[in-house]
Amino acid sequence: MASVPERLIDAATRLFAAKGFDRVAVQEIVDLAGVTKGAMYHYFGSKDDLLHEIYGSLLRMQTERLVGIADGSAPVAERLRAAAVDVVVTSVDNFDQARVYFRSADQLAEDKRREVRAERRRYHERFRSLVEEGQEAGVFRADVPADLTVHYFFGTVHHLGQWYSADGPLSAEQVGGHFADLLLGSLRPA
Amino acid sequence: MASVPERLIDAATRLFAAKGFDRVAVQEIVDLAGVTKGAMYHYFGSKDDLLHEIYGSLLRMQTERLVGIADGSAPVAERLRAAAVDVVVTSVDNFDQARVYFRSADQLAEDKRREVRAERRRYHERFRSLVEEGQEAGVFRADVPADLTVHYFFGTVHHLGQWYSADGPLSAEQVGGHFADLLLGSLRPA
Amino acid sequence: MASVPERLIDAATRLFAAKGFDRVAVQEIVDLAGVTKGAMYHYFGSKDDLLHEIYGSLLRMQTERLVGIADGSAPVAERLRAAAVDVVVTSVDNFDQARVYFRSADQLAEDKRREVRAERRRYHERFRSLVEEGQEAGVFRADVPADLTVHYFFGTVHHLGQWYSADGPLSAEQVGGHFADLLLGSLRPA
Amino acid sequence: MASVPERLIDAATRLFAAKGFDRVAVQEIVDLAGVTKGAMYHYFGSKDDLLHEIYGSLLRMQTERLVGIADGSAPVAERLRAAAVDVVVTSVDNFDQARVYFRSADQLAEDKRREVRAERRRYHERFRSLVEEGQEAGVFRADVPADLTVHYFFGTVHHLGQWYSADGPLSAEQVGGHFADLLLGSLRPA
DNA sequence: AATGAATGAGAGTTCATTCAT
DNA sequence: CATGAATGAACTCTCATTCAT
Repeated sequence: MASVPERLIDAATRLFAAKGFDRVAVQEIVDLAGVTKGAMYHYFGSKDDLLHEIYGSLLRMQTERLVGIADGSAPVAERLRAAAVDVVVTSVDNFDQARVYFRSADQLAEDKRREVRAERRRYHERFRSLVEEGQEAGVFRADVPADLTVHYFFGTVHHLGQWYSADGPLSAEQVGGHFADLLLGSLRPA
Repeated sequence: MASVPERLIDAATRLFAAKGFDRVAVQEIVDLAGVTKGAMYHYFGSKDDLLHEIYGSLLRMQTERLVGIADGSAPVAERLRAAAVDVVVTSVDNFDQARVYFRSADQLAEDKRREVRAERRRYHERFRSLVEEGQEAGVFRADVPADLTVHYFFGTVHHLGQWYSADGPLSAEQVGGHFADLLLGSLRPA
Repeated sequence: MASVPERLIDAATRLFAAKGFDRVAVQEIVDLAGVTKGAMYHYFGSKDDLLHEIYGSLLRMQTERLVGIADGSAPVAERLRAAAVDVVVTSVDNFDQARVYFRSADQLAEDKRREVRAERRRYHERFRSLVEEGQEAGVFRADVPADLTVHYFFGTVHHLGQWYSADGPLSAEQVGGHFADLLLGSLRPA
Repeated sequence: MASVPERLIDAATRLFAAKGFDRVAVQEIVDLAGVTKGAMYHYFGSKDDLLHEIYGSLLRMQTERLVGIADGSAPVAERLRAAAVDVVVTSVDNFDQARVYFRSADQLAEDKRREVRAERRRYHERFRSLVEEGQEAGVFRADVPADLTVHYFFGTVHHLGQWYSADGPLSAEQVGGHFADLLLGSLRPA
């Protein structure tokens, strides 16, 4: 059986994903994890801590993978495509974690919020610089600001949590592929 | 001075947009509106009612406009572009309402949630049928499911609430234009 | 159509009987009566007033009838029997009013409560004096205090509201007859 | 000093008996018990729970005792008399509990109400079968339905709460004895 | 390492009553 | 006569967190 902190993180992830941070009572989390409140407060300083822990790890993992992909030597279009597919696939593979992030990122207390924002900005900027690289190389259209393009695509990814279901007809790879197609398509020079 | 229900809706819209439905106390709303709780419950059955009222009106308005645009006689690409610009512009023009909708749509109690979903689906489907029309006419690529394209674009629109600011460098029309460019670009046949 | 005060009394009677005084909102009463709150407060000083009005009239009526019966010239056993049947029958004939009285008599504010108690005592005492008359005449057993006998029988009557139903197998007259049989039976000298 | 749940039950019993369930605020209960609201909701799910707990225990106790008495081997008239005395005596010995039961039994929410009704029916039926046993044996009059006789007697018992006082001239045993005399007397064959 | 009783502040909601019109 | 908007106090219940054990 998993360790107590792991069980707590798992329980919290599932509940936050399903109902949203503010709608989940600490009591529900510890019940689902099969421990008591005292145990939770032994390992985590607060309910906020739990939230922070949850998407901190996803966010760090995705950032690492993005860097690995973006720093590669393939043509920029291929790297952008791979990055786009990857963020979709890892979000779906860790769907509960991702949904928590998509819906509850703003509910952290100030200090942790800053931390998350900084990480998120790193991700955004690395992604944007890929777009810019393509624009400078002349393979992507340059009449739409790269920043806007990144917002455009990330909105799409964040929205996954609202409609995607593992039981649906499309696998994560298929959705990622289609979304990458649309992104690359929209960047073709006119 | 505006009527009491209007003042309540305004206050609730501002607060829900800023902090999220669950983080706003009824007391804050009535304080900002300058009335008492009793007055609020005279006009609205619950805090939920207030929420429902807020984005119900935006959603209905956007649906109406979409239908007006989509039923026109212009070429399908032009109609889709106009619809895309319109949803961005009306979301920004009613930004607080839109942000409430983007972040709190799921927090309604069951019965009202169904109502909102039905309306949202209507919007989604009218938009999708525009994409399909273009696919059938051969002016849009058909290798990406229309449904997915619509999710793709709406994610983008929903995400506006997370980064757009009226103080930023881009007007609603500019953002709408760029987003429409990207959407139309991504739909060009390969 | 009945007058406004009458409609209010009727509505209140029905609702108080069904749910108990404290569980009925003034709003429900005026809705059922088809008037507004202002109208109610025009005719009645308070919700308490309505309650008082309701069983005041039943109580007065039953007291009058008791006096009429008890002051007759028939043998005391016949008069007691008639009185016993009468209180059952009039309670069932005005069942909602009676139920309000049975369950909500104690919920009045102090001054009206005193008034009701005084009337109730009058009833109790006239009934008791009938029992005593029979005891002195030697036709009723005297080893049980008359006072206790009256409590005994009135408990029975008050309890009607908890189980009697007009849809049941027994008419008011039948129940009254049986109860009178039991009362008279219990008073037979040993 | 008694445990917190016990103190809460005691406080609630006293207050419900004196003022009726709906007229007692949770705040009053916890103040009288010397604890906070949070503590109360730690032990009891709701105000209703408290009510249920209070007369649940009395009702179960009385049912057990009734069964013990009724299943004995004494002549049926003696067993009925003992049962009648017992319900009066135990009601007076636990007078606050009994008064809560007599006046507030109907104020429970649906599910608990059903439970209480079932227990009450068990009591009623065991008592009725005693009456029927005597009727079949020919020692009790059979021209009054046994069911009605039971309602008749229980009305009497329920009414105790409205007039009996420990400071009065009669002990619980005396009242029980007189009531039993009246009941047995009324059942003598004509 | 872990318990779970207890806190205390605040949540949303209800409601009898008042009063300007 | 009658309206219905508005009040304000009280209501039941929730919950993250603490702390003695």
